[in-house]
Amino acid sequence: MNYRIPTGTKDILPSEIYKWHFVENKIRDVMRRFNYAEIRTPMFEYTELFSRSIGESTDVVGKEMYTFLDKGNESLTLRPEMTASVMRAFIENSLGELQSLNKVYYIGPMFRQERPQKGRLRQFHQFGVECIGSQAPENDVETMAVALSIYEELGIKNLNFKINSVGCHTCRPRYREALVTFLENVKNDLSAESQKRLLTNPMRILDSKNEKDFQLTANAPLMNSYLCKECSAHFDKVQAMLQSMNIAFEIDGRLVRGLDYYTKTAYEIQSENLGSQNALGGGGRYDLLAESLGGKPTPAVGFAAGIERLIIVMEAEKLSFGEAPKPDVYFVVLGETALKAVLPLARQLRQLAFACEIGQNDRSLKAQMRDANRQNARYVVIIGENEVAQNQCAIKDMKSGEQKNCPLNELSVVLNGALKP
RNA sequence: GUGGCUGUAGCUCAGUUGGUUAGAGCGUCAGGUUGUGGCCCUGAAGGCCGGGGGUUCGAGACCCCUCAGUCACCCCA
Repeated sequence: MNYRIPTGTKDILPSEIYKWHFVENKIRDVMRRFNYAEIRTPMFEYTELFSRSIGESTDVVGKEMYTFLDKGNESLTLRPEMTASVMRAFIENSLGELQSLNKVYYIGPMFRQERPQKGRLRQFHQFGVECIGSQAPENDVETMAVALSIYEELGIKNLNFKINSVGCHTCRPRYREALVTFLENVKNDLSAESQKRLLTNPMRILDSKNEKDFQLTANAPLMNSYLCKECSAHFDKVQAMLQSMNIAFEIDGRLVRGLDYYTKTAYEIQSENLGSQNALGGGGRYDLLAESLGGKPTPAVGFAAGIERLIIVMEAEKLSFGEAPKPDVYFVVLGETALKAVLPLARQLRQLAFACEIGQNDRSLKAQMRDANRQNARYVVIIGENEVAQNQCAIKDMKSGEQKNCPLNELSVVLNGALKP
């Protein structure tokens, strides 16, 4: 083996691509019903876009970005997530001027240079939505419903849907102060990591996986008791709307989203079938991002979800990915003369929308039959010297094993009747 | 960046206290049927035992280094 796939990347092979198509189709279908329009942005952006929007202090920016200089000495970065790109496109194309509310979704690869593990790759795929232009809580709830509908319709069970509010620029500083005061008292018993976070991002200590940290912070103050009037009312409405839609949720006062730009609503959808990286998707409101990127102040809410993780969960729950595509007709070809007859015939059938495979002429009939079986072909059409001479073919139903003769010029009619009842 | 585990055929894995020529199942290919798939039977192809060094009369096995995969920490989808 001379060449290897880069660390943390995966080939999606022909034998499993149908799974991807299946979930992608479901995603697009749900997006259509919620009236979200797709947006495609470049896979790389100027580095500054990400460092500004996501936050210099986050791991995503601090150590996980694929950043490089192009030949013009510009610093570019492979997108680690999509919200920044979408916001940039929104501002740059003045989408807010065309309509007051922009609802977009995306689906595609993201890149983060981390150590791979279960459910975490360096190139991975996300889908997500951004609902830009309204601060109304019904939009928060709509994005949640989009994500949950996709999971529900794919048949996923046992999800944990957690919500929280992380406040805004008026109430969060007050809370932060209270939290830091509390944490200072137990500082020396905290893990080394958490002691560092006390300075950089104290709220993250609350969702530390360290057992001791968890116990030490059992009675720590939580954001939701420090929310300002506006944030509190917003959070209440979100909950009431979820209840009205009969969507089960859990309030998790320790839920903190990783990226700097979140305000008010934060949510996460978890599955127990994922191993340590248990988040299937997460989202929240980011009312301040547009402004921080130089646009008009524009409230927005959205989520991002991992497709690899989704597939892991579906496999763990033994859910269906539909059927792998298979040929309607497999031509078994015996000899040069037969091949000459088959080529135009196959062309005609393909134009009529039949999926056709032509067996390898240099292999035996038996080998071609075996191949047709392995490929799950619905019908086999056998054409050899005899058939060509009589302007006929043998058509075999691979399910029943029945075989009969058929004039070449009636083949499409016969197949039409057989395959499209 | 740190730690645990694992690297033998395309895949999943055996391989005894170090001992002749490296094993199985599945898959692939061919034959058993001059032109008929699945089941069955027979056979074949396919291995620098991850790489390098060391110990030894002798290493797939033991030691060291290294690379890769995997899981976990950190963090996140």
